[in-house]
Amino acid sequence: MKEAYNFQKIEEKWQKVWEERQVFEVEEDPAKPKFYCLEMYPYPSGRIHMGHVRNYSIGDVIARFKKMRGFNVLHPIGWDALGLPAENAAIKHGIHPQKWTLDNIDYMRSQLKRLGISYCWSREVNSCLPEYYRWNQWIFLKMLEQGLAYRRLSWVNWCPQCRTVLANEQVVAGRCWRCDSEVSQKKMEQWFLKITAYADELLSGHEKLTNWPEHVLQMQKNWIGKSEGALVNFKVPAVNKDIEVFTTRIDTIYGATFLVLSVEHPLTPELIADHPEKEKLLDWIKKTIAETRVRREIKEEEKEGYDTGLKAINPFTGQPVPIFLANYVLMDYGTGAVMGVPAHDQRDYEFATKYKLPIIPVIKPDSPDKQPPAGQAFEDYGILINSGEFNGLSSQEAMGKMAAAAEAKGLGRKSVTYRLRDWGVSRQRYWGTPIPVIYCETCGVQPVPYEQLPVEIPCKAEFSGEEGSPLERVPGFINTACPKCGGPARRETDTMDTFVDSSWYFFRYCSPHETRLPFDPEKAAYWLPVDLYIGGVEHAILHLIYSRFFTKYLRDLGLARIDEPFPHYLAQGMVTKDGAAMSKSRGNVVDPDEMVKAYGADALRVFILFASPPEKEFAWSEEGLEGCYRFILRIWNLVEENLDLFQCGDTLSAEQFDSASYQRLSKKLHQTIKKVTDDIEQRFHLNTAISALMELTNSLKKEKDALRSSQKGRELLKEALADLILLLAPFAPHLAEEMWQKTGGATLVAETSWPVYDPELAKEEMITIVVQINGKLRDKFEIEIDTDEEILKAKALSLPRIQELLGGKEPKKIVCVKNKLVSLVV
RNA sequence: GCCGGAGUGGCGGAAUAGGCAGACGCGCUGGACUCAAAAUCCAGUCCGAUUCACUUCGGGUGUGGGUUCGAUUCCCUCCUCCGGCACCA
Repeated sequence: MKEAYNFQKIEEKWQKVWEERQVFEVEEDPAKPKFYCLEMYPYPSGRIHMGHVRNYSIGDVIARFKKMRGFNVLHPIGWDALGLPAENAAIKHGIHPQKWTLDNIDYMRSQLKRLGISYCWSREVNSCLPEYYRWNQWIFLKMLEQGLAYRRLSWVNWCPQCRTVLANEQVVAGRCWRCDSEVSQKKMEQWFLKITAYADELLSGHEKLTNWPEHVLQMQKNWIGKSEGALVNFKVPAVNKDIEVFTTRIDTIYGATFLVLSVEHPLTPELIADHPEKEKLLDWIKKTIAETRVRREIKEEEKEGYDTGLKAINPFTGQPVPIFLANYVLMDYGTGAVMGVPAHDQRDYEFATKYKLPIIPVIKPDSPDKQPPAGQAFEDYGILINSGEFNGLSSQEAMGKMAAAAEAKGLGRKSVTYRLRDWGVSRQRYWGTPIPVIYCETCGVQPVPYEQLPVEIPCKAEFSGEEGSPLERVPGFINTACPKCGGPARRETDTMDTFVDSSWYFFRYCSPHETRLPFDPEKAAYWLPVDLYIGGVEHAILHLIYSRFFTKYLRDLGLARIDEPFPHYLAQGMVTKDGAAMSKSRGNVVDPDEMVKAYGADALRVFILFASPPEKEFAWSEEGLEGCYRFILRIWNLVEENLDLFQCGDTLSAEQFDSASYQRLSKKLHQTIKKVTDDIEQRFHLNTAISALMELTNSLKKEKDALRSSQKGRELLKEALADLILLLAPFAPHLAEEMWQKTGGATLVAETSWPVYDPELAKEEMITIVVQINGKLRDKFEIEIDTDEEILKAKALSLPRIQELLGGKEPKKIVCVKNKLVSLVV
C-alpha cells in the first residue's frame, strides 16, 4: 500500500527528533576538522521574509553537507535585536520595545525551526539582553582607555524624522537610509571609534580575502579611499601662521596660483578678522555651513568663493598667492585646505575662470594627442615646465623629488590620506547599548568602572516621539554618582549604533554564556575564523568593514588570534518578484509561512536553491515552486514503489539481467555523486547540484523496471535509491530522514556519512568524438575513452559522410584532441 | 564622470580548462487516463528552410571587429541593464 506524501506530518516529526536528540549541538573537538558556517543574523522585525529563507537555506545546505562529510560543524543563529523599529513600535502602538522585540524573536525562531534549519540553538545570541550588550560596553571602555574611543564636537548627519544622528554610511544620496527623509547637519558632542587607526590594514588585508567577490572588495576599497601625496605648508605672513594643504599632485605646485580653504577651516575666523566686508562674509559662511554637505553633493553646485584679501607664499615659487574661502572644499578630508592649480585640475580651473585668477601651465603632455580640448584643465601626468629646477622631469619623477625637497626645507612631507572617517557611534535613542560613561562636574568624563557593567537600559521610559532620547527623561537612569569622587554626576544618554553589536557577534557564538570576557579566547581560537559567511551584499561596506575592524582590535587586545574574521564571503543575491525587490510598498511580498503551509519547507528550500545560483538575483515564481514540489513527490513515489527491495529476503525470482540498463544507471549514479559533491563543495552552485539530482531521479524512473528483473539490478537500484536519499538530505532534510527511515536506515541521515563515488565507475568508457570540417560540425562517432589520436584521425577520415564531403581532397591540416574531436581544414 | 558586474529560447537558468550551445525546471503543444475536469503519465518544444519520412542544410549566446582549425568562453570597439563611489584635492 503506497503511502501519500504528507509533508506537514513528516516535517513536524523530524524537527522534533532533531531537537530532542540535540543533533546539531556541538562542542570543540580537536580530533575533528572544524567548520564554522555562518549566516548574517536577522533583525527581529516580526516575520521571516524570502531573503532570509534564501540566506538560511544556502547556509543550511553547506552546514548539513559538511557535517555529513565528517566536519565538526558550528552553525549558530541569533538576533540583531537592538534598533529603531522597536522604538517606533513603542511610539505607534504603545508596546514596550523589549516586549515587541522578544515577541518577534519568539515567532521568528519558530519560523526558522519550521524551515528545518540545522542550528545549534543552545548558542542563540540576543543582542538586546544585558548579558550580551554589557560586552559592547566592555569593549568600548577598552577602546576608551586606549584612545580609540573618543568624544568630539562635530557636524553630524541628523535625520529629522528619526530624530537621530546617522553615520555617513547611513546616509544614502542625502537621505536617511531608513525613512528616506532629507538629512540635515547639526553640531553635537559625539562619540567616535577610531576605525581610521586601522585604515591601512583594512585595505592591505584585502590580499587575504581571495574568496570574496571582486565587487565587494572594490566597494570597500572605494570606501577606504587611500590616496598618497604630500602635505605642504604655505606661510601667511599677515597673521604669522601656516596653512597646510594636502595634494596628490605636488608636481603641479609651480602652477598653484591660489589657496582655497573650507569655510569650516579653523583658521577662517582669523583670516577674515579684518576683512572690509566681514559681515557679508560671515553671513555667507553661515549659509554655506547650513547647506548640508549632503545637499551639496547632490546638486553639484557651482563653485562659490570669497577672497579673504590675504596672501600666502607658494613655498616653491616664493610668490604670494591669494587665499580664498570656498564651498567646494571639504573640512573632513585632507587638511581642509587645498592649493589651486587651475591649469591641471578641472575644479580649480572653473574656480579660477570665475574669479579671474592666473592659470599657469606647468605640465606639458608627453604626446601632442593628449592635449585636452579648450576650456578644460590638463589633468594627466606629463613633463614639467615653468617649474624652475624641476623642468624636464616626468610627473612621476618630480613627485618624489619635490616631496623630498619640501621635506629637506621643512616645508612639507610625504603623506597618505584616507576617505574613511572615524565611526560615529552615538545615537540619541533608547533601544540601544548605553554608552558606559559618566559626566561629573568636578572630575569631567569618567568611564563606568568595569565592575559596574552592564549599564542596563532602564525598563521604564516614555515613548512619546518627542525630540531627544527617552533616556533623558528617566531620572533614575541619568542621576548617578561619580565613580571617582562620589559626587553627583550624570550618565551619558547616548546609546551605541547597532552595528557595534554585529561587529563581534560571531565571536560570542563560540562561548555564548561566557561571563568573564566577551568570549572565551581558547574557544574562539578553535572555531574562528568563520569558514563561510553568507549574507546580502547590502552589508558589503558597513557591517563587513566594521567586523573586520573589531576583529583586528580584539586581536590587538589579545583576545582573538586571527586577522580576518571571514576569509570566505558568499554574497547572496536579492529575491525579486515581477522584476523588483520584494517590498511592502510595492505589494509584491510573498509570505514564506503561506508557502510552507501549501508546499512544505522541503519544497520551498529546494526551489529557492534551484532557480538560480546563490550569488545571483532570484526571481520568485509560484509555478517554479510547484515544479519543485512535483520533483519531491516523484522521489517520494519512486521510493514508495520500491520499498519492497529494502525488506529482508528477496522474494522476487525473475532473473533477466539487463546489462545495458545496469551500466547506464551505475554510471549515472557515480557521476551524480561526484557532481553534487563538487558543486556544493567547490562551487556553491546549489542549483546545478539539484538539477543533477533531478537527472538521477529521471534515470531511476526510466531504468527501474529493467533493473528490477534481476538480483544484481535490484541491488543497484537499492544502492541508488539510498544514495539519492543521502544526496538529497542537505536540500530536503525532512523528506530524506523519512525515506531513510522507511528504507531501514538505522541512523539519522543528518548523522550518516556522505556517499562516496567510485571514479572508475563514474568514468565514461565510450565517448563521442566530434568531427569538424572548417570548424563546422559534420559528423560524430563513438569510441573508447583515451583512444590514441592517430586512430581517431584514421577513424574520422574513414567515415563515409566525411569522405563524401571531402570529395577525395586531402585536408590541409588535421587537429586531433583526445576524447574531444577531430577538426579537418580543407 | 570614475570603478565593478552582467547581457544565452516564451521564462528561470546550464555549458567547471577554448572543443556537440540550450542540461535541469517552468510555460506551451499534442497524446494517454477520465462521462468530464483536476492530478498523473508519455511525446514534442532555439529560429528558418528542406524531406512523405528516417533526414539534410543554413542561421544563432547584446553590437561590430580580432586571435584561433575551432569562441557563450580570450582580446579590442560600441550599446543596454544592474551595483558602488562621486567637488576626496
